[in-house]
Amino acid sequence: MGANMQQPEEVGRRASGRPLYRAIADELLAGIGQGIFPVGTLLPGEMELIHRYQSSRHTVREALRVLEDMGIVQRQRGRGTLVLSPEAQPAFVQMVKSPEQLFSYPTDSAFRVVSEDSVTLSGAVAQRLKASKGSRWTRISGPRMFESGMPVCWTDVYVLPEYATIARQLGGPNSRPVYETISKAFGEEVQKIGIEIYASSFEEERARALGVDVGTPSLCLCRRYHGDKGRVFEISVSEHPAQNYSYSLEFTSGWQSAGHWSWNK
Amino acid sequence: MGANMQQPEEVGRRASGRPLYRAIADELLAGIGQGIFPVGTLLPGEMELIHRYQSSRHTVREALRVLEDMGIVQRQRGRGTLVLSPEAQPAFVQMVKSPEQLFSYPTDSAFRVVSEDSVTLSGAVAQRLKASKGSRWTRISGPRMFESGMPVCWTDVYVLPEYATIARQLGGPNSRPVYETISKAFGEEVQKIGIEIYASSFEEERARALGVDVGTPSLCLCRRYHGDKGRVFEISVSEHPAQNYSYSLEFTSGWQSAGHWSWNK
DNA sequence: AACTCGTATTTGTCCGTACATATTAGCGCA
DNA sequence: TGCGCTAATATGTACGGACAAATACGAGTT
Repeated sequence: MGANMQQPEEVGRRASGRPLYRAIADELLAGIGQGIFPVGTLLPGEMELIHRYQSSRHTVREALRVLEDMGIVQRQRGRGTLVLSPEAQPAFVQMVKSPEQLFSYPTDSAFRVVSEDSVTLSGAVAQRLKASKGSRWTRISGPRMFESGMPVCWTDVYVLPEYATIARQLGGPNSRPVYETISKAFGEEVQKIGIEIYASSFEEERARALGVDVGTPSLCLCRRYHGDKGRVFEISVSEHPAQNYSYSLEFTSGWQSAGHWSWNK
Repeated sequence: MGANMQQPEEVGRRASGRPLYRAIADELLAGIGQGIFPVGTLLPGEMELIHRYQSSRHTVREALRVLEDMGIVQRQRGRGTLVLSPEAQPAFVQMVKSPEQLFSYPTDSAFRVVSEDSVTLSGAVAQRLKASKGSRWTRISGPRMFESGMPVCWTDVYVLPEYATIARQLGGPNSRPVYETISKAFGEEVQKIGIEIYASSFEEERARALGVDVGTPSLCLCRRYHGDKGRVFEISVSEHPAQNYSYSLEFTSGWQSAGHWSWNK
């Protein structure tokens, strides 16, 4: 078959308008879903697929790459194409270039430390922070305000007692996030961040500090920073007046990285 | 140059042991980082890269694919390769196996459709939904309750008028998400989901419907579903009583496609 | 100035080939 | 049986070509 003869039969094969490699990917996908290619087994080799679909290796590889990007198969040189999962693992992945974007604090706002004390968590607070009851933390509290005087939020930062000294480095107009300060000063490497979002309303003390009415709806964000071996080294709780603040996320259709599967290591 | 002559000089060019296409990708990446190819501009075309690196189109395309998988460039037929970001997007990545997990509606809860009407967005509502003022939508509204009778949320679902018929398929104990129903029925492929979270408090009508007090703090989630070419085909707004609901996210330090770039290890 | 249309450019799809490299299976041999 | 080597197999990398399709652009027209 000459290299220039692919068009006529080509058009015939992809009457649907879809690219051929995608059609092959779909058919393989269907086969995996129907159990024709069970999870844990190897897909037919490229050569056999070439025969089966009467196409080129390039096209077949393109189809297999689609499945690989979807996390459905894992390819390995010298071994073959392993079926990992019966169905697509559509992973909606939030792209966050840096943990800072999880805050998106306006840059023209300032955190003011009004108190720093050592606390032992009571049951209710511990449950809210998902920390163990009775554990000891250093709590740094204060409001964050725009330069204009408009309130951004009230923040309680809980850090491990050995990190209490960072309190002196906080505050001011363009201060860095606390986790970053700790990370640089003590060499903690942030491995995971858990965020919990919930609604509440302002109690009297904080309402007065931020200059809003008591009972104003509020949006609370509780962030837990995990360092080495998953140890939580910082928990921060921010309470925002509802009318000033909303939290946005964006998820793009992508696919879970196949590189995460460790079956081969 | 014959097709069988690539090996000798080939080995010479890739003395580092890494594939040629990766070396090209690395060089382009460095160029982007150094501002030689600024963000927002087009990368040199494939043909020029072929000349510059004296390689084949296949190899150049493989290199560009690496950058594309890393989210650094975006390719478009007839236009070129657009530089999106100056650096790798290392990142805190939220793993969500399926869009459903963005909801985490309890399975033992049911959505009940109480109204379905055609609306034209006023300015205020349009701003909240980030939709254009005056655009027309079909709105499907109703409460979601636990089987026990405890309220989960009130939901307003806005869909494009041509998708209005899906209202009949909604409701019931174990109904699927609306976006999924639309996706299957009309072939819409979800490409992006934007979520905005904010706090509010219940107005009288919804408070009565859910059986909570007026003024109860609430957590609102506004989800915008983008389909083909970024067109928004569904917007849903859920209002949850604060005491029953919180929203959790988890971010792990990693990269979007770790398996694709061994260049930095 | 705005609009239409044809052309040039650019990436997408698809075919062919060859050799490199990792893995596995099997064979021979101690 | 157990070890080491070889051959077969599979994917990875890289070269070549051609046509399809979407976009950008400019010439010409309205």
